Amino acid sequence: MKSAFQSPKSLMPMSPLEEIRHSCSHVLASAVLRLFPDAKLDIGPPTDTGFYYDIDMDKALVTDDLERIEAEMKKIAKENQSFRRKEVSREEAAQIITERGQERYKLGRLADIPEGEAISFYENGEFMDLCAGTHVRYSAKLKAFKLLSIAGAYHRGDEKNKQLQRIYGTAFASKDELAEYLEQLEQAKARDHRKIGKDLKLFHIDEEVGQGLILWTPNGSIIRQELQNFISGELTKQGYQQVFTPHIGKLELYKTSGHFPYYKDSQFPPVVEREFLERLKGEGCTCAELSNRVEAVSPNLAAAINKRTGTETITEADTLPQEQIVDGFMLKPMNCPHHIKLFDSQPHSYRDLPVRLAEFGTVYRWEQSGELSGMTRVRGFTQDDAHLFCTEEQVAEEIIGCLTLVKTVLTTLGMSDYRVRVGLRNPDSTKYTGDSANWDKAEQACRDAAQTLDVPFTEEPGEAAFYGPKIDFVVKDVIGREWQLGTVQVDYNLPVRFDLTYIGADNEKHRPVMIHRAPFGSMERFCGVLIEHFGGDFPLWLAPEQVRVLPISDKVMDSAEEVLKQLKAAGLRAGIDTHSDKLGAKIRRGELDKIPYTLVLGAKEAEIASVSVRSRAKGDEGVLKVADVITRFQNEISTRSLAVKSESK
RNA sequence: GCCGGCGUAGCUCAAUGGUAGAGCACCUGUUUUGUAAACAGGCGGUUGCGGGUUCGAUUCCCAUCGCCGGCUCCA
Repeated sequence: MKSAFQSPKSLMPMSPLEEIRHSCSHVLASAVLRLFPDAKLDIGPPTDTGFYYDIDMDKALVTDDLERIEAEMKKIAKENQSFRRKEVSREEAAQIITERGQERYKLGRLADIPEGEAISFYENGEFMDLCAGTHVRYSAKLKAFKLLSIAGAYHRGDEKNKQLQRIYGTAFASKDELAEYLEQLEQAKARDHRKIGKDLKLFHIDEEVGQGLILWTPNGSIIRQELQNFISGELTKQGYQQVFTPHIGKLELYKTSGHFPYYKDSQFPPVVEREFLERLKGEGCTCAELSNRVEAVSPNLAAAINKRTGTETITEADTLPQEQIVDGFMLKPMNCPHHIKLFDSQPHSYRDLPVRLAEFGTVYRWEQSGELSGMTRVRGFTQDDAHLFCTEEQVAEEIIGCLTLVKTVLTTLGMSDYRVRVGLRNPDSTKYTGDSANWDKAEQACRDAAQTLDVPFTEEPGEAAFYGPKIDFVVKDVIGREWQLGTVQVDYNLPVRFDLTYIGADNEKHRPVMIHRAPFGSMERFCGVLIEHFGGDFPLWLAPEQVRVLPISDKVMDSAEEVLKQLKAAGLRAGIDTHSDKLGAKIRRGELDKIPYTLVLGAKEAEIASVSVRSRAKGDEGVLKVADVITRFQNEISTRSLAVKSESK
């Protein structure tokens, strides 16, 4: 959470809309204090889409309270209070805060203001709040606002702190704009992949199978399979080799890679052999002991890793004697250790590099239950993963190759609304593995590669993986949440931890550099975002049912079945509507099912081996020979044309 | 995991402290249809699951599972 006081930008005047929203949050706070005088205020900034205020009070707010608070806000707006700025000394500020009984959070916020910076309050009516500003002059300017929701939010964004009640609202300069925004929110709901996924039967999540575990229906599987075929073709062109590896691996593998210690809380619990458990039971082993013995590293492994990394990566406290270690298996949280083992199963010459191992690899992560969401945040997902093993000199070119691949994917699908993030390490954190010289090299390589992208990017400290920096492609879903899709990560560290080598031209052993990359990221998340991107109107090559024959009456049913046969023989995913309905009803059904093309067939078309083509995008396109229609569709598919994407997008 | 809300038929939603209802979908029949909904009938629910209060609970209470919005997290 950024305090309004921490950012130097906040000293600049706000935009008119920000002023309105910021003022609304003050009016919100004043309304809350009128209704609940004991409320303790934290902060209330404007946001991209509105404003909020974080408030601490004993009573849990409910939706009905929002109406009361909003009514009180409207009263305050009508009172036409003026917003007045008042600059004070630090001591006076503390005094004002204390007099108003708001010391619980506001004194801390006051302490955040750097020495030498102005300390100001804004006063409207009986309300007064520590605030850098700026605000509208009169509360009557606030005539289009609405409270939207209540949520919990930790004080200062830290889950160790108390959770406050956050009231979200939105505000605009005019009622029309507000209404338009609310309408947009409604429309966004209609594009939500969870709704479309249900309507078009693309995927299913079943309570009994488990939360966050996607069951791909036949329809959804077609889309996924087409995407995989597409990317597989690109991989072949770019010199990748496809591999398959199992869904589990031994715990020790992940102790070596570092995944287990770094992310043990976000992994499915280890699988320990039944016989082992029986024996431990016989020994009277407690859960706590078992847990320690599962997590501990053997002295041999610790020594090996520490030797490779040249530092005390694994401390003595993390080890237990070999005979006490309980090994087991883990559902793989990443594919890299398996690919590393494949790479390392053979000696490599510098002439072999780069080695590019690709796999649609399914991984499992124990995401917190409250974080799960449709297909975009799940507990089991398949990455279109690959690991490149290359020489130091090849790194730059290989990263660029990966970025090109990501761009190809996004361009093919018409996805242009993304941002690029270069994730760097957070200098204050200790979660990273490896030495800082390698990190510097890797970070610079990412920056340089991002430069070549021709797309604006931001550098964000703290967004790196624990083993290396990365370049992420980030998109927003319909409700404005950001998701990382494609990613390219440079890794100097896992080759060290696994002691990977290749023989160089000098006949000496050298350390390869690894690049992790996934253009889609995860098939699940990507498909979720893709469903929303197309609003369910998939281009022909992706549509589960590409074309549907609509016989006008039962009299032409035989001819319709014949056309269907021809379409299927041509490799098209075709269906037929045999309902005893009028044409209008069949067309409507086709539209609701978002079929790219429907082929109307009546007596006159049947006579001349033709159909009347209706496209989802353009409607009636006239009568064409069946053979010509097939050629047209095949062409549209092979070029992965976006032509039938609905024009409203 | 935390805060708040929600859970009724395949889907969208009604209703009530007294044995649950509509539209769509599905099935059957009639209709044989020309570019976004023909008509009629039928099938369909232990109201998420488990307790409690009550003569009686789908409704009230508790617990649990799941979903939604947000927070935290995200290799």
